[in-house]
Amino acid sequence: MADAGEAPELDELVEQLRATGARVTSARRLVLRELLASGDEHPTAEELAQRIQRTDPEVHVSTVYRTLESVEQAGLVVRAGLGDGPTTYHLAHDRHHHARCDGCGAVIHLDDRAFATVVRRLERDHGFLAAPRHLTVQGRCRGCRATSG
Amino acid sequence: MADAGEAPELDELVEQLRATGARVTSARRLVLRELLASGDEHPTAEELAQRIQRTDPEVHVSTVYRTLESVEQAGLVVRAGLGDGPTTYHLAHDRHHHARCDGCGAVIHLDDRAFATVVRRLERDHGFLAAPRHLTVQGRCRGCRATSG
DNA sequence: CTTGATGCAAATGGTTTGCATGTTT
DNA sequence: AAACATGCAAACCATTTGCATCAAG
Repeated sequence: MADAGEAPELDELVEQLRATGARVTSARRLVLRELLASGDEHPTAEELAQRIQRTDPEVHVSTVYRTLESVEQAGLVVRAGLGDGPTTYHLAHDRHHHARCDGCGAVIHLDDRAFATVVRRLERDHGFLAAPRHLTVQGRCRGCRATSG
Repeated sequence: MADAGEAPELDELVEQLRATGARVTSARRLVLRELLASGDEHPTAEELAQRIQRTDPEVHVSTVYRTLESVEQAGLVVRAGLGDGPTTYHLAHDRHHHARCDGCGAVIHLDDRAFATVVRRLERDHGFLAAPRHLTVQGRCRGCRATSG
Protein backbone atom coordinates (compact mmCIF):
# COMPACT_ATOMS: atom_id res chain seq x y z
CA MET A 1 0.00 0.00 0.00
CA ALA A 2 1.36 3.38 -1.01
CA ASP A 3 2.37 5.35 2.02
CA ALA A 4 3.44 8.77 3.16
CA GLY A 5 7.18 8.34 2.72
CA GLU A 6 9.89 10.76 1.75
CA ALA A 7 9.27 13.43 -0.81
CA PRO A 8 10.16 12.00 -4.23
CA GLU A 9 12.52 13.66 -6.68
CA LEU A 10 11.15 15.37 -9.74
CA ASP A 11 12.87 12.82 -11.97
CA GLU A 12 11.19 9.99 -10.14
CA LEU A 13 7.78 11.48 -10.69
CA VAL A 14 8.55 12.13 -14.32
CA GLU A 15 9.61 8.55 -14.71
CA GLN A 16 6.48 7.21 -13.09
CA LEU A 17 4.41 9.38 -15.34
CA ARG A 18 6.19 8.14 -18.40
CA ALA A 19 5.69 4.57 -17.22
CA THR A 20 1.93 4.98 -17.60
CA GLY A 21 2.36 5.76 -21.26
CA ALA A 22 1.81 9.49 -20.93
CA ARG A 23 4.17 11.81 -22.72
CA VAL A 24 6.48 14.00 -20.74
CA THR A 25 6.35 17.58 -21.90
CA SER A 26 7.85 20.70 -20.42
CA ALA A 27 4.44 21.81 -19.21
CA ARG A 28 3.94 18.56 -17.36
CA ARG A 29 7.36 18.76 -15.83
CA LEU A 30 6.51 22.23 -14.59
CA VAL A 31 3.27 21.06 -13.04
CA LEU A 32 5.07 18.33 -11.15
CA ARG A 33 7.84 20.66 -10.11
CA GLU A 34 5.33 23.14 -8.79
CA LEU A 35 3.49 20.46 -6.86
CA LEU A 36 6.75 19.42 -5.25
CA ALA A 37 7.52 23.01 -4.39
CA SER A 38 4.11 23.41 -2.79
CA GLY A 39 4.97 21.15 0.13
CA ASP A 40 1.83 20.62 2.16
CA GLU A 41 0.01 23.51 0.68
CA HIS A 42 -2.88 22.41 -1.45
CA PRO A 43 -2.87 24.57 -4.54
CA THR A 44 -5.75 24.84 -6.96
CA ALA A 45 -5.33 24.37 -10.69
CA GLU A 46 -5.52 28.11 -11.15
CA GLU A 47 -2.83 28.75 -8.55
CA LEU A 48 -0.55 26.19 -10.11
CA ALA A 49 -1.05 27.79 -13.51
CA GLN A 50 -0.16 31.22 -12.20
CA ARG A 51 3.00 30.01 -10.50
CA ILE A 52 4.04 28.06 -13.54
CA GLN A 53 3.45 31.07 -15.74
CA ARG A 54 6.15 32.92 -13.87
CA THR A 55 8.50 30.45 -15.50
CA ASP A 56 6.71 29.87 -18.77
CA PRO A 57 3.88 32.29 -19.57
CA GLU A 58 2.76 30.12 -22.45
CA VAL A 59 1.38 27.38 -20.22
CA HIS A 60 -2.38 27.59 -20.20
CA VAL A 61 -4.75 26.69 -17.37
CA SER A 62 -6.46 24.13 -19.49
CA THR A 63 -3.14 22.38 -19.89
CA VAL A 64 -2.75 22.34 -16.15
CA TYR A 65 -6.18 20.77 -15.82
CA ARG A 66 -5.38 18.16 -18.42
CA THR A 67 -2.04 17.46 -16.82
CA LEU A 68 -3.59 17.10 -13.41
CA GLU A 69 -5.99 14.58 -14.83
CA SER A 70 -3.14 12.56 -16.28
CA VAL A 71 -1.00 12.61 -13.17
CA GLU A 72 -3.99 11.78 -11.05
CA GLN A 73 -4.67 8.74 -13.16
CA ALA A 74 -1.02 7.84 -12.88
CA GLY A 75 -1.59 7.86 -9.14
CA LEU A 76 0.91 10.63 -8.52
CA VAL A 77 -1.51 13.24 -7.37
CA VAL A 78 -4.53 13.32 -5.12
CA ARG A 79 -7.52 15.54 -5.49
CA ALA A 80 -8.45 17.13 -2.19
CA GLY A 81 -11.38 19.17 -3.32
CA LEU A 82 -13.72 19.09 -0.38
CA GLY A 83 -16.00 21.60 1.18
CA ASP A 84 -16.29 24.81 -0.76
CA GLY A 85 -14.01 26.50 -3.22
CA PRO A 86 -12.18 24.97 -6.14
CA THR A 87 -10.53 21.57 -6.05
CA THR A 88 -7.06 21.43 -4.57
CA TYR A 89 -4.28 18.99 -5.35
CA HIS A 90 -1.27 17.49 -3.68
CA LEU A 91 1.25 14.76 -4.36
CA ALA A 92 0.09 11.27 -3.52
CA HIS A 93 3.12 10.43 -1.39
CA ASP A 94 1.84 12.95 1.09
CA ARG A 95 -1.22 10.96 2.06
CA HIS A 96 -3.07 12.22 5.05
CA HIS A 97 -6.48 13.11 6.36
CA HIS A 98 -7.74 15.95 8.44
CA ALA A 99 -9.84 16.63 11.46
CA ARG A 100 -11.07 20.16 11.34
CA CYS A 101 -12.59 22.13 14.20
CA ASP A 102 -15.96 23.68 13.39
CA GLY A 103 -15.25 26.38 15.92
CA CYS A 104 -11.78 27.72 15.20
CA GLY A 105 -10.81 25.89 12.04
CA ALA A 106 -7.82 24.20 13.65
CA VAL A 107 -6.64 21.23 11.66
CA ILE A 108 -5.26 17.97 13.00
CA HIS A 109 -3.48 15.56 10.70
CA LEU A 110 -4.56 11.95 10.75
CA ASP A 111 -2.80 9.09 9.14
CA ASP A 112 -4.36 6.25 7.23
CA ARG A 113 -4.15 3.94 10.21
CA ALA A 114 -7.02 5.68 11.90
CA PHE A 115 -9.31 4.42 9.18
CA ALA A 116 -8.26 0.79 9.36
CA THR A 117 -11.55 -0.30 10.87
CA VAL A 118 -13.59 1.30 8.15
CA VAL A 119 -11.41 -0.24 5.50
CA ARG A 120 -11.73 -3.69 7.04
CA ARG A 121 -15.48 -3.41 7.37
CA LEU A 122 -15.92 -2.42 3.76
CA GLU A 123 -13.78 -5.30 2.63
CA ARG A 124 -15.54 -7.86 4.79
CA ASP A 125 -19.12 -6.70 4.28
CA HIS A 126 -19.03 -5.54 0.69
CA GLY A 127 -15.85 -6.72 -0.96
CA PHE A 128 -15.07 -3.06 -1.35
CA LEU A 129 -11.39 -2.17 -1.54
CA ALA A 130 -11.19 1.16 0.23
CA ALA A 131 -8.32 3.51 -0.52
CA PRO A 132 -9.28 6.60 1.42
CA ARG A 133 -7.50 9.51 -0.14
CA HIS A 134 -8.51 12.67 1.56
CA LEU A 135 -11.12 12.76 4.26
CA THR A 136 -12.02 15.62 6.54
CA VAL A 137 -13.67 14.81 9.84
CA GLN A 138 -15.60 17.65 11.43
CA GLY A 139 -15.84 18.27 15.14
CA ARG A 140 -14.69 20.48 17.99
CA CYS A 141 -11.17 20.76 19.29
CA ARG A 142 -10.29 20.72 22.98
CA GLY A 143 -10.19 24.47 23.25
CA CYS A 144 -13.51 25.07 21.54
CA ARG A 145 -15.25 22.35 23.54
CA ALA A 146 -14.41 24.24 26.70
CA THR A 147 -14.99 27.76 25.44
CA SER A 148 -18.23 27.72 23.51
CA GLY A 149 -21.49 25.78 23.68
CA MET B 1 -25.35 13.41 20.40
CA ALA B 2 -27.76 13.72 17.51
CA ASP B 3 -28.22 10.34 15.94
CA ALA B 4 -29.93 8.58 13.09
CA GLY B 5 -33.30 8.13 14.78
CA GLU B 6 -36.82 7.96 13.41
CA ALA B 7 -37.77 10.08 10.46
CA PRO B 8 -39.21 13.34 11.76
CA GLU B 9 -42.62 14.69 10.78
CA LEU B 10 -42.87 17.55 8.35
CA ASP B 11 -44.36 19.76 11.04
CA GLU B 12 -41.43 19.09 13.31
CA LEU B 13 -38.99 20.20 10.66
CA VAL B 14 -41.03 23.26 9.89
CA GLU B 15 -41.08 24.14 13.54
CA GLN B 16 -37.34 23.75 13.87
CA LEU B 17 -36.84 25.92 10.86
CA ARG B 18 -39.08 28.61 12.27
CA ALA B 19 -37.19 28.44 15.55
CA THR B 20 -34.05 29.68 13.81
CA GLY B 21 -35.84 32.83 12.77
CA ALA B 22 -36.36 31.81 9.15
CA ARG B 23 -39.76 32.37 7.59
CA VAL B 24 -41.86 29.43 6.61
CA THR B 25 -43.16 29.72 3.08
CA SER B 26 -44.94 27.23 0.91
CA ALA B 27 -41.82 26.75 -1.17
CA ARG B 28 -39.79 25.90 1.91
CA ARG B 29 -42.43 23.51 3.12
CA LEU B 30 -42.29 21.79 -0.23
CA VAL B 31 -38.53 21.47 -0.11
CA LEU B 32 -38.72 19.82 3.30
CA ARG B 33 -41.56 17.58 2.22
CA GLU B 34 -39.61 16.47 -0.80
CA LEU B 35 -36.54 15.74 1.26
CA LEU B 36 -38.65 13.61 3.57
CA ALA B 37 -40.14 11.80 0.60
CA SER B 38 -36.68 11.13 -0.80
CA GLY B 39 -35.81 8.63 1.91
CA ASP B 40 -32.20 7.68 1.47
CA GLU B 41 -31.94 8.95 -2.04
CA HIS B 42 -29.69 11.95 -2.27
CA PRO B 43 -31.37 14.42 -4.54
CA THR B 44 -29.59 17.36 -6.08
CA ALA B 45 -31.04 20.84 -5.92
CA GLU B 46 -32.13 20.47 -9.52
CA GLU B 47 -33.90 17.19 -8.85
CA LEU B 48 -35.67 18.61 -5.86
CA ALA B 49 -36.82 21.55 -7.94
CA GLN B 50 -38.22 19.33 -10.64
CA ARG B 51 -40.14 17.16 -8.23
CA ILE B 52 -41.49 20.17 -6.41
CA GLN B 53 -42.57 21.70 -9.68
CA ARG B 54 -44.95 18.82 -10.21
CA THR B 55 -46.85 20.28 -7.27
CA ASP B 56 -46.12 23.96 -7.78
CA PRO B 57 -44.57 24.87 -11.12
CA GLU B 58 -43.83 28.36 -9.87
CA VAL B 59 -41.06 27.25 -7.54
CA HIS B 60 -37.72 28.18 -9.05
CA VAL B 61 -34.40 26.35 -8.69
CA SER B 62 -32.78 29.38 -7.18
CA THR B 63 -35.39 29.27 -4.44
CA VAL B 64 -34.51 25.67 -3.78
CA TYR B 65 -30.85 26.63 -3.49
CA ARG B 66 -31.65 29.45 -1.11
CA THR B 67 -33.91 27.23 0.93
CA LEU B 68 -31.29 24.53 1.15
CA GLU B 69 -28.86 27.06 2.48
CA SER B 70 -31.30 28.10 5.19
CA VAL B 71 -32.21 24.60 6.26
CA GLU B 72 -28.59 23.60 6.27
CA GLN B 73 -27.77 26.44 8.61
CA ALA B 74 -30.69 25.37 10.74
CA GLY B 75 -28.97 22.02 10.98
CA LEU B 76 -31.84 20.16 9.35
CA VAL B 77 -30.03 19.16 6.22
CA VAL B 78 -26.62 17.84 5.36
CA ARG B 79 -24.70 18.50 2.19
CA ALA B 80 -23.16 15.40 0.66
CA GLY B 81 -20.37 16.10 -1.79
CA LEU B 82 -19.85 12.78 -3.51
CA GLY B 83 -16.77 13.68 -5.46
CA ASP B 84 -17.96 14.67 -8.87
CA GLY B 85 -21.35 15.78 -10.04
CA PRO B 86 -23.59 18.26 -8.32
CA THR B 87 -24.00 18.49 -4.56
CA THR B 88 -26.62 16.23 -3.04
CA TYR B 89 -28.64 16.76 0.10
CA HIS B 90 -30.36 14.73 2.75
CA LEU B 91 -32.03 15.28 6.09
CA ALA B 92 -29.68 15.51 9.03
CA HIS B 93 -31.48 12.85 11.07
CA ASP B 94 -30.36 10.34 8.50
CA ARG B 95 -26.72 10.45 9.38
CA HIS B 96 -24.49 8.18 7.40
CA HIS B 97 -21.40 8.11 5.27
CA HIS B 98 -20.54 6.76 1.87
CA ALA B 99 -18.07 4.58 0.13
CA ARG B 100 -17.92 5.37 -3.55
CA CYS B 101 -16.39 3.26 -6.28
CA ASP B 102 -13.82 5.07 -8.41
CA GLY B 103 -14.65 2.76 -11.26
CA CYS B 104 -18.41 2.72 -11.64
CA GLY B 105 -19.55 5.31 -9.12
CA ALA B 106 -21.54 2.81 -7.06
CA VAL B 107 -22.30 4.09 -3.58
CA ILE B 108 -22.41 2.05 -0.38
CA HIS B 109 -23.90 3.45 2.78
CA LEU B 110 -21.91 3.33 5.99
CA ASP B 111 -23.23 4.16 9.39
CA ASP B 112 -21.53 6.28 11.98
CA ARG B 113 -20.41 3.23 13.87
CA ALA B 114 -17.83 2.41 11.24
CA PHE B 115 -15.93 5.51 12.28
CA ALA B 116 -15.93 4.75 16.00
CA THR B 117 -12.19 4.06 16.00
CA VAL B 118 -11.35 7.36 14.41
CA VAL B 119 -13.60 9.20 16.81
CA ARG B 120 -12.05 7.45 19.81
CA ARG B 121 -8.54 8.14 18.63
CA LEU B 122 -9.19 11.81 18.15
CA GLU B 123 -10.73 12.05 21.58
CA ARG B 124 -7.94 10.16 23.29
CA ASP B 125 -4.99 11.71 21.47
CA HIS B 126 -6.19 15.24 20.94
CA GLY B 127 -9.25 15.87 23.07
CA PHE B 128 -11.01 16.41 19.77
CA LEU B 129 -14.75 15.72 19.78
CA ALA B 130 -15.42 14.35 16.33
CA ALA B 131 -18.88 14.60 14.87
CA PRO B 132 -18.38 13.37 11.34
CA ARG B 133 -21.17 14.65 9.17
CA HIS B 134 -20.55 13.30 5.78
CA LEU B 135 -17.48 11.48 4.65
CA THR B 136 -16.93 9.75 1.34
CA VAL B 137 -14.39 6.96 1.23
CA GLN B 138 -13.01 6.19 -2.21
CA GLY B 139 -12.10 2.78 -3.47
CA ARG B 140 -13.13 0.00 -5.81
CA CYS B 141 -16.24 -2.09 -5.51
CA ARG B 142 -16.27 -5.85 -5.87
CA GLY B 143 -17.29 -5.74 -9.49
CA CYS B 144 -14.69 -3.22 -10.56
CA ARG B 145 -11.92 -5.00 -8.67
CA ALA B 146 -12.56 -8.06 -10.77
CA THR B 147 -13.15 -6.42 -14.09
CA SER B 148 -10.45 -3.80 -14.45
CA GLY B 149 -6.92 -3.36 -13.20
C1' DC C 1 5.82 10.07 -39.04
C1' DT C 2 2.26 8.99 -35.80
C1' DT C 3 0.02 9.90 -31.84
C1' DG C 4 -0.71 12.43 -28.14
C1' DA C 5 -0.28 17.27 -25.97
C1' DT C 6 -1.06 22.21 -26.27
C1' DG C 7 -3.11 26.97 -26.81
C1' DC C 8 -6.86 29.31 -27.41
C1' DA C 9 -11.62 30.43 -27.43
C1' DA C 10 -15.89 29.09 -26.75
C1' DA C 11 -19.19 26.01 -24.39
C1' DT C 12 -20.79 23.87 -20.22
C1' DG C 13 -23.00 23.21 -15.83
C1' DG C 14 -23.76 24.08 -11.19
C1' DT C 15 -24.56 27.69 -8.24
C1' DT C 16 -25.14 32.67 -6.94
C1' DT C 17 -26.87 37.31 -7.27
C1' DG C 18 -29.40 41.93 -8.41
C1' DC C 19 -33.58 43.65 -8.55
C1' DA C 20 -38.48 44.44 -8.59
C1' DT C 21 -42.40 42.17 -6.62
C1' DG C 22 -45.00 39.23 -3.50
C1' DT C 23 -45.55 37.02 1.23
C1' DT C 24 -44.82 36.18 6.15
C1' DT C 25 -44.68 37.94 10.60
C1' DA D 1 -45.70 48.24 7.76
C1' DA D 2 -41.18 46.04 7.88
C1' DA D 3 -38.37 42.45 6.90
C1' DC D 4 -37.69 38.73 4.40
C1' DA D 5 -38.48 35.37 0.47
C1' DT D 6 -39.30 34.74 -4.41
C1' DG D 7 -39.05 34.63 -9.67
C1' DC D 8 -36.50 35.60 -13.24
C1' DA D 9 -32.57 36.55 -15.94
C1' DA D 10 -28.12 37.45 -15.96
C1' DA D 11 -23.64 36.85 -13.82
C1' DC D 12 -20.14 33.81 -12.12
C1' DC D 13 -16.60 30.49 -11.68
C1' DA D 14 -14.41 26.21 -12.11
C1' DT D 15 -13.81 22.98 -15.40
C1' DT D 16 -14.25 20.84 -20.14
C1' DT D 17 -14.04 20.55 -25.06
C1' DG D 18 -13.33 21.33 -30.36
C1' DC D 19 -9.98 22.24 -33.27
C1' DA D 20 -5.83 23.51 -35.64
C1' DT D 21 -1.03 23.30 -34.53
C1' DC D 22 3.03 21.44 -32.29
C1' DA D 23 6.21 18.27 -30.08
C1' DA D 24 7.45 13.62 -28.01
C1' DG D 25 8.03 8.90 -28.96
